Order: sequence, then C-alpha cells, then structure tokens
Amino acid sequence: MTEPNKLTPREVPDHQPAAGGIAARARAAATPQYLAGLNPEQREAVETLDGPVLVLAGAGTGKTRVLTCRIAHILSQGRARPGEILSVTFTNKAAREMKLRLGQMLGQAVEGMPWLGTFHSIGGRILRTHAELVQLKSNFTVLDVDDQVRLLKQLLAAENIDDKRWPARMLAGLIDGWKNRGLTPSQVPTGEAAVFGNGRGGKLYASYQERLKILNAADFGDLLLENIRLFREHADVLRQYQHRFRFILVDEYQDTNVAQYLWLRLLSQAPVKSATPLSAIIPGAVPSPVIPEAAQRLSGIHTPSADENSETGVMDSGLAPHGAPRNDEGRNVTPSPAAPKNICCVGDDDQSIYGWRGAEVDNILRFEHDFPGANVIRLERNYRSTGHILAAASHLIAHNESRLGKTLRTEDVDGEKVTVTGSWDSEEEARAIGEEIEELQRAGNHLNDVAILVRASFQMREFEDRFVTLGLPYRVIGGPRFYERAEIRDALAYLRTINSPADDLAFERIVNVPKRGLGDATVQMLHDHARKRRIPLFEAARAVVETDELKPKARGALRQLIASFDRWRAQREVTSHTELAEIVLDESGYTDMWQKDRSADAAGRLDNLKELVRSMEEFENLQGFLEHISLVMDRDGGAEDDAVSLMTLHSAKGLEFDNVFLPGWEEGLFPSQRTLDEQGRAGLEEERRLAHVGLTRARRRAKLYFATNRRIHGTWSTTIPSRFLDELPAHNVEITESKGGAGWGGAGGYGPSRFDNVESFGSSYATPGWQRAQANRARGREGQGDGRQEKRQGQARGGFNEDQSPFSSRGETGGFARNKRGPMVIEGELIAKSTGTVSEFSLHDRVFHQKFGYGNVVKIDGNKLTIAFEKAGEKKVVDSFVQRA
DNA sequence: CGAACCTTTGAGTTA
DNA sequence: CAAAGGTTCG
Repeated sequence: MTEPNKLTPREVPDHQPAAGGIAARARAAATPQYLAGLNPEQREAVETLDGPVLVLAGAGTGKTRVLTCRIAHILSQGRARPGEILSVTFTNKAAREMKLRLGQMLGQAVEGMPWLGTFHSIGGRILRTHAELVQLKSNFTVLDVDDQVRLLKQLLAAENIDDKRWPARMLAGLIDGWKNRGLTPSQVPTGEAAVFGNGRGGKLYASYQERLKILNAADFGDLLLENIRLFREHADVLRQYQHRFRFILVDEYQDTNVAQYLWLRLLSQAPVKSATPLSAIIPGAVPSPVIPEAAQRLSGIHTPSADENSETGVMDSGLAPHGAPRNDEGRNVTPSPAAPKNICCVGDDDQSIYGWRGAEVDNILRFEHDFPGANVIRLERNYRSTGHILAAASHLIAHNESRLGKTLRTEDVDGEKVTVTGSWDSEEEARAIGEEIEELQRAGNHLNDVAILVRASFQMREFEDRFVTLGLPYRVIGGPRFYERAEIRDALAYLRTINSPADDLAFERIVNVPKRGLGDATVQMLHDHARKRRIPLFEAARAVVETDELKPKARGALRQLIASFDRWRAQREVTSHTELAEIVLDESGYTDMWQKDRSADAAGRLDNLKELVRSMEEFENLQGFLEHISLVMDRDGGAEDDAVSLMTLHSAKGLEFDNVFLPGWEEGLFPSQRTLDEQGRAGLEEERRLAHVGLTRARRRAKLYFATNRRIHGTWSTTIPSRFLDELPAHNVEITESKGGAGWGGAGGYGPSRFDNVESFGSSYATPGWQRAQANRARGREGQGDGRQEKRQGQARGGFNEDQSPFSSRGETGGFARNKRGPMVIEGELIAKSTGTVSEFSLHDRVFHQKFGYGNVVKIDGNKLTIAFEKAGEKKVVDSFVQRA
C-alpha cells in the first residue's frame, strides 16, 4: 500500500511534516510535529495506544500516514523500542514505503525497524531462528510455485495417479488453500481431503510436507503455517515473542487469511501466566467448529446463515461464504487469560479484493468480537478524489451488502464527471484511450499521472501494441515477479545446487539447462538410483558416472557437470559470492545459451541476470542471499521516465493517479464470469469492491470504457456492458462517444440511451440499455463462427443503418482491411504525428526492438517505420523504439 | 536425445 | 490466438 507518490494541493490538511531533523525532534516534546497535520480522527487513531484498535480507513483517507505516525508516536513516547514493535504489511513495497516515511519522520534516530515487514518475511525469519523445532534447517529453501508443482508431480507419479485427471496444479491449489486456512495435513476435514485423487488428497498433502522436510524446503504457505505449528507446539517460543512485541500493527487487515489471523492472534495474546491450554486460544488446536465452518464453505455445503446479524452489526447477505455461521463460542470468544495486546489493525472492508487468495473479510467484519473492548475509528475524510469521482465510487460500493459501511467525504471541488465510453471493439477502445492520453499530454499533463487499470492482464497487450505504434512511453507494473522469470530461477537453481547439494529440485531444474544431452531418460535413472539408496540426486549422479549404466555421451556430460559443481563449491571459499555467480553463469554455458538466442526477449533476460548479480551485492554471502531472495526481490522499478502506467486493478491498490482509465467494463470480464460462477454473490461483491478500488485510484479524472466486441480465447464474441455501469449515479457520470473513429453509438447504440432513464439507476436490469443488451447477447449466440463475419453482423445490429455509418457505403471496396474501421482517420493521425524528420534508418536495415525482436525495415514514413519482424510479423513502430541490430 | 510438428487446452487476480 | 504438452522423426 503506497499512498501518495505525489502530494497535491488538495492534501494540505494531510500534509507531511518536513523530514524531522534534530530541531523537529526537540520540538516533539511539546506538540509533536508529526501530529500537527492530522485531522481529529487520524489523531485519535495515532494516539490511542492501549488496547485493540481497528482503524477503518477508506480509500485516500491517509492510512499509511496513520500507521507511520503511530509508530513514531509509540517511539517518541518511549512506550517501546523499535525492536518491540511488530508491524506487518502484505507487500514489500508497502513495507519499504513505511520504512521510508518513518525515516523521514524521525530522521536517523531509528536504525530501522527490525520487525517491520511482510507476513512472509517475518514469518520466514522467525522460522529460520527456530527451524530445528519444525524439522528444518535454518538455511531451508523457499520453493516457488514451479518447484512445488514439480515436486507434486513426482508424488502423483509415485502414487500412480493420472496427472491428467488430477493435475498437480490443482493439488497445489488445494494445499495452498488449506495452508491459507491454517490447516496441517491432519486437520484437513476428511471430506475435503477426499476430493482429490480418489480420496488420496490428504495423504498426498502429508507426504508433500514430508518431502519438503527432506529437501529442507518450505513453500510460501509454510512460512506462516509452520510458524503457527511452532507456536502451538512450543509455548515457550511463543511466549518469547509475545513478550517481545509490545505493539502490533497490521496493514490491510481486510486481506488477512485465516492463517495470518491465527498467527496474529497468537502473538497478540499477552503472555500466558498459568498453564492455559493452547486450545483455549487457538481453536484449531483441537477439534473445533471453526474448521468445519470453512470446510463447509469449500465443499459447497452452504449452511443457511444463523441470525447473528444483530450481534455483529454486519449486514449479512444470508448467503455463504460470508454469511456462514460464526460459531463465536468456538472461535475466539473464549475468555483470555489476559487482555489482548496493543494491536492496531488498519483496513478497509470495501477494498478487500483477495478473497480468492484466502482472505477473509470476516476478519475485519468481526474485529470487535475478536478483540473485546476494541476501539473502532473510522477515517472518512478523503483527501484524494474530486466530488464526482468519490460520489460515483460511493454509490457503486453501496450496492454491496456485506460491509461495515463508511461514508467518504471530500472537501474538494466536484471536478469533471466520470465518463463512460462505449467502443465497437477492444481495438477501438485502445485507440480511443491512446488518443485521450495524447490529448492530456498536449494539455500539459505528465504521463506519470496517467494509469490504465485492467481487470485481467491479457487486456494489456492491446494497449501495449497501440502505444508502441503511437510512440507513447508506458510501463507495465506488476507482471511476472522478477524472481519468477525463467532465467532468474535457472540462475538461482545453480546457486542453490552449489549451496545445498540436497536440493534435488534445483539440481533437476538445471541438469539439462543449457542442453547437455541429459534428457528425461537420464534424469529418470538418477531418480531411481537416488530413491533406492535414499540419497540426493546429486550424490546419485556422482555414483552413477562411476558405473557404465549410462551411455558414454550422457556419462561424459554428467561427469563434467559434477566436476563443475565441485569446482564452484571449492571456489566459494576463495571468491566473493557475486564473482562466483558470474563464474557459474559463464562456465555453465548459461549466459552463452541466451546470447545465442535470437528471440526478442533474450537481451532482456541477460539484463535480468546482470541485475540479479548486482542485487547480490547487498547480501553478505551466498547463504544470506538465497535466504532472502525469494521474499525480497521485487519487480524492477525504473520509474524515472515519464510514462503511462499499465497494470491490473489488483496491483493498483494503494496507488493513485490524476487520470485513471478503466477499460473493459463488460459482463463476463468485469465482473469476471469465473468469479461469479465460483463465488456467487460474494464473488460479485468482491468484483464490485474491485471496481470501487479502481475508481478511487483517480484524483481528478476517471474514465470508464466498455467494448461491444472482444476477443476471448482467440475468437470474437459480443459482450454487454457491465452491470457496474448501471450502478453508477447518473448525476456524476457523463456518457461520451468513442473518439477512436466514427462512433457506432448514436440512437441505435445502447451507450447513451441506457442512461436516459436517469432515476432508474438502482434497478439495473430494467434499463432499456440493459434489455437491449440482453437481446443483443441472445442474438450474438446464434452464429459464433468466423470472427470477422461476426463483427460485421454485429455492426449492423449495433444500430448502424447504411446512411449513418460513414463507412458503410464504402463497403469492402475501399481497399482497406474489412475489419479496420476508419483507416483514413488513423492514417491522418499518423501523418500528423510524424515529426517530419527523416529517419536515420533506411530500407532493409536490420533492427532490434525490445518487444518484437529482430526484423527488417520495409517502409519508412518520417519517423514511423514499418518493420517485418522475424517473430512478430509486420508492425508499424516509431523509430526511437528500435535500434540497429 | 532433441528439433519440428501437431494437438489440446486455456485467459483471473498474487505474497 | 498462444503456450504447453504430446508425438514423430532424424
């Protein structure tokens, strides 16, 4: 959660004190400066240090600010030392942001907060300290999803389970889900354990955990689950931490899952004086109602909601999942031996968007129950968005039933209305947005103040293509994590194999990368060998090369590989770890492999490898590097240049921009059909919260889009506008025509007209537009054949009659691609945009492009080049985007 | 063993 | 449509 990356005048009431120097700290004794800029609610949230506090902080209300000020307050009041404050966030980015702000606030007075970090990094850290107690060694490896799946595949094979019918990925998902809910193998409800592999799911989970211990490895879920197990089984260790953490702060509390909840609950309990059975604190420790509750949920048995609404004050949907009975007596109302610690959770139930990852909105809805005597403080003053945007967002989210209810206020001007624009298809949508961005740019806006937020990442491509053509700089935020990229994982696998010869997964990953002629057959026989003698793969390999079981070729290659590793391990003693990494990548032929690779991303991969080596410098040694890499490595930043940000709605949480474009508001895509199918009404509400998050990212302009046709799985289908558009308050919304060429709308389109019936916004399905759309969809189903034809049909349906359409008379004789609309306009735009300067490239030049790879120039038009790419085909690109190859 | 070709399946969000 | 998995042939 990163709050303002930029302070606007509107945020004056929320203004950050200047970095606190000595003077600032001297004054802190009187009215600390960090308190001065806070509004009364914020101040209450900062100053209420004792007992449990829940801060319900709506979007843009200064959540991060409250958290950091609170820490500053605790420290300056002398209530705790930095090492006695546990402060957890979800992302590294949020943790970094808080550290940064704290540093600014307190000067260098604080060396740093050792226990400020993500759930996973802190969990991992605690686990390493007590690794032996959970059958691990302190240098255990954190597995990524890839390793997990490969391990599970092996287990499936061992059990003779057909991995077609029972994919390893599915099992990985199930196990992950169980871990998210804090369930060890023995605690998984039998019914649930049986759903996989003809009843063998539970068994597989158990053997997976066993294998992890043998490999000295933990997966992400273990970082918390094993922590919980540690605390449960070793009360003395738990007590030690309970004692240490005098204050606990939790960011994004609405996103916590059951495991995180249990973990927090364990830690937030004051030290237990008498021998209180842990089961009194942790329901999961003994058979307890909480697990069955979750079990019912997953197995699809929805128990009708008991009427506990009056108790909790939560408006319950009456439908699962959130409406499931709460079993308060079982869960945590058990009288505690001591009052809960000073725990402060900050969150916003309206921004809970990680239900699919196991987050329990219930955690925040139920806070007052869990922590009796809790102070609940609402932050409702929004310092971010204009009136219209805030009104639209509030009205939308008001359609949700499961919420605590907040009313965001702003003192800002109304500003521009939220716009809704319909386009013919996703291409036109991208074109329209591209144009609007250029317009904003011309009006003096920085591209850094512009973001496009999509529901699903596949939507990004169209924008990227468009921006490349326009020469509009952009950056994709999120995307695959740095350490998830193949080349990084490969490099790490080499280092892991050096560091821990028992890491079979790592060895297996690189044994034939680059190709050494050690294929499946060889690996299989190594496996057999290893299993028979109960030794790691690497040792098996060492043994096997001494026999003649392998063909000479494979034997030689394997022998050489083993010799290399022996050499590297020896060098480890005398070389720095960064140098070693370079040597390894070099001598293994790995960098060579990519240098020879002619594909578009090869250059980028080599860069990533360099970046990896560079990042190693921050660590003491190889060991330390490997311990943290999987938890700490983040996406590459590079936010220096002025560029449009492109990301998913999920990764936009915590950010804000002056101008926010929200494309793809169509049924099926947003709200996502899959969420609806899987989660029903709760899913719809989560999607709506996502919409709310999207809107509230905008400071000054929020622009929504929907397209009538979209390519799904490669085929075009007709779509209908999202119901969320119907749920916007008409007063704050303006319907505009798509600018990306002749509009299709007019009297016949459902764009404008669906908002004619101004007062009927609440009853979505009654609007004329909705009905038309429904009818349209029904017809659209008839002929789903050739996409192009589909489009033409749709065009007629969309409401053109021949006279209205500027292109209809031209038909297909105009000499333009049939499915390209308004090519003249585009051409004109291109020419107009052309700088006129003669390109430094000439025909047939061989060039390289970051995204498309190698190609030849086939046409030059000012600074616009048409290039035939070897892989990507022919594309029109601005010359500054390519370099001579 | 591995490249080349063919078939199938799947595109939702992530620490 | 694209990636991933399977099959075939050199």
